[in-house]
This record gives sequence, C-alpha cells and structure tokens, in this order.
Amino acid sequence: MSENIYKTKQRSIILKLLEDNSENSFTIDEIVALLKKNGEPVGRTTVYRYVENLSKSGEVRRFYEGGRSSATYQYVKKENHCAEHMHLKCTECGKLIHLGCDFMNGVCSHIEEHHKFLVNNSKTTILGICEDCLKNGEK
Amino acid sequence: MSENIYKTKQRSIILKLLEDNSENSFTIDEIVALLKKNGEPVGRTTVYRYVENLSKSGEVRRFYEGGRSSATYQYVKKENHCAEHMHLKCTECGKLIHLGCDFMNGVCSHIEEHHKFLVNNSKTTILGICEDCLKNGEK
DNA sequence: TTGCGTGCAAAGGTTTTGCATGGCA
DNA sequence: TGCCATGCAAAACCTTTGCACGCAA
Repeated sequence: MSENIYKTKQRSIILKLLEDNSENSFTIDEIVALLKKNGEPVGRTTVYRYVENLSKSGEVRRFYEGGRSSATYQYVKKENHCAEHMHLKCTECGKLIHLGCDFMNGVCSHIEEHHKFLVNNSKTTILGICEDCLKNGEK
Repeated sequence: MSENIYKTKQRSIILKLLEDNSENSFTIDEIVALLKKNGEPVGRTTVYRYVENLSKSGEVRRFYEGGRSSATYQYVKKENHCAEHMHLKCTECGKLIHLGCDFMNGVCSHIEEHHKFLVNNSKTTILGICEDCLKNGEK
C-alpha cells in the first residue's frame, strides 16, 4: 500500500492548484480544464488517481454538492486537525469553514451521550449559506 | 413545472416500498431489484424519474454514502418537519435518526450567531455510527 | 537500473434522453 | 380524448482499469 512515494511535476501542479484555491472545491473536470488553461495540462487519469490519494490521506476532502452531478474536491491544511472538528460548507460559493470552537466540540459529546451516536467529523459536512452570500442574497 | 399529477400503479409501488422501509436507504438498483423480486417490476427509468421527483418535493432524501458508488434514497415522513431539525445517519447500517431535541435546535442558533452561517437542515446530514453498530463492532 | 507514475484507450457503471406506446383523469 | 407516465434502447456522463512508455530516485 505504498503511496505518494515519488514527487512528480504533475503532482506538484495539481497540489498547487488546490492549495492556492483552498477556499473552493473543484470537480475533476474543472481541475483538468483549469490546468489546461494555465498551460500545464495533466492527464485526466492522473488527476483522478492523485486526488483520490490525497483524499485518502486527508489532505483533500471529497463532497457531493447539491447542484453538481459529480464529486468535488477541496484542499484542507494538514495542521488543521480536521478529523477533530466539524465543517460548514456554503452551498452558494463553496467556502469551507472550520468549526474549531468549544461549543461545537460539545455538540459531538452531546450527540454521543444523549443520542448514542458516534459522529465522524471526517465524513460530516454541515451545509448552508455563509455570511457573505446571505448579504448578497438580500440585495 | 407540473409534477406528480397522475396516480399510477408504478408510483404507488415505489412509494410503498420506500415508506415501508423508511429506516433504510436504497440505491436505484436496489429498488429495481427488490420490486422485481416482489413480483411488481417497475422500469429503471421510471424509478429514476419518480424518485428524483420525490427528492425534489422533500418526501425522499438523497445521500451519497461512504462505501457506495451511486446515490441512495430514503423516505422521510412529511409530518416530521425534517426541514426543521438535523439528522444523523449511520454509515454502517443506513439508519436515519431525527434530531428533534432542544439542545440540537440550539446548535443551529449558535452557528448562526457565532459563525454567521445559516444552516440548511434539508441538505445536512451528520454521519457516524449508531449505538447498535457500535456494539456489534466491539465483538 | 528499478519500479512507480503517466496518460491514452477501452471498459465499466450510473444517469439522462428520445420516442413510441400505454394508462389516468 | 388529451395529456402525462412508462419503459425500451441509446446516448451521455463519470470513473476505473490495462498497458506501454516515461521519469524520479
């Protein structure tokens, strides 16, 4: 099960795109198109395989967003300990908000104690609308 | 955009299956196979179209569960006011738990006040493992 | 040099669409 | 009777796999 052993040009290109746009999520198609547009094309198969690797190692999160028909991927920083807190995701702009606050940590304890359910933060995403998009919507 | 105008044999068959098994979620394939097995076969296309309708009108919820490669659908009772509370879904057995408790209602208020984010309960599902599956896992 | 990574082509699987037929109101 | 619903077949997608070649270590 050895993975991500080699450092290649393609991998650094893909990772850079995701890192530089960590506030957004992308479908495989969008990644391929963006890289092509940037003059650094990478094969679709490679994108699938590498992004899937990143997803397994936790550097990237996989979502199924409301409107889109295929999976989307979004970068999360390693040092953020994302397995330990919940996440909010804006369905309008794609922004990912890390909920590392004491109150929300208590929520998991509440669910575990009162509802006998062990929450998996890696798989859970709370969907809704962020502040900025709410303001824009009011116009 | 008129929808679900006619009451047909196929529609009542599909709806009955989902209602009678509201504690479980099914892929399209599973629905088609079950109906066939029950001696009441319905065309795959019809299942896709009707279930998608139900999903839009809120009678059915659509999930992408961890292990499965395609979408799953699960019935939710109309009178449950599911837009007003959060849901837990067990990734092991598929059970859906309705979180209609005061504490959890307060969670949405907390997120709205302190994180400036409006939660959409219709789209949000908290994933994890339920009591029964935890016990089975300990064996 | 060794063995993993890449990417084309093809396969596999899921979902959607076109269209003739069937059935509800 | 007038539409909408159904379901077959085909198309359109999305994702995975096989394999020969390329490249990092």
